[in-house]
Amino acid sequence: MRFWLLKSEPEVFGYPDLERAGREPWNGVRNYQARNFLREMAAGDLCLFYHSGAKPPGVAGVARVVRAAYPDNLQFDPQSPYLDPKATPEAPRWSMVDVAPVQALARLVTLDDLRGLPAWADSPLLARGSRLSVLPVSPGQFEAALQAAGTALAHLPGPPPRWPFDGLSQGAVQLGVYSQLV
DNA sequence: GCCAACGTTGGC
DNA sequence: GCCAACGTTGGC
Repeated sequence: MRFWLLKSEPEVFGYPDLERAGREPWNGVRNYQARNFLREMAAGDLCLFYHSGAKPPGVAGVARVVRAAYPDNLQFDPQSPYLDPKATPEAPRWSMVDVAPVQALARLVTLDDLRGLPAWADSPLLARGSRLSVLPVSPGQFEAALQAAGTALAHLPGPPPRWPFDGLSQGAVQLGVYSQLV
């Protein structure tokens, strides 16, 4: 299992919107590096749902990938600002995954909070001028973000976790940071 | 293939 | 609202 961070402007689509929707295609990504990360995602991967352009910006919740990458519908939609005239159904250019809500964080983990976490020091998210909207997160970064929020993932299905597991620390396993993919 | 111009992102 | 950083476009 891998971990990711997805950016979204909460005024457009925030974590509460994902909870209401129950499931959402993560479409409209039009950056090749971000697209390539989408294509690396597997069902079951967990994502930090990051609110960008917010006051303050930060991680608001955890989402799960429920469908691996497939062609982004909006690239073919003449009514969409995400239309790509060079894309065809035979040769799609852009991809999306489906995500579902897992749990809201007990409190927002702000950008400033992340800057204070040693595990996050080398994240592209914190790099000056970084605009990447989909980026990988290490198990240690994921765990540190959850701990900063004081959130335990209580509702993940699956068998009891075994230690060591998925690169997470024993503390994270006790918090319930695991997936059904054993 | 270079690079200036432009549009967008996103924190502040 | 500002502006730095970045990606893309398009002329040459």
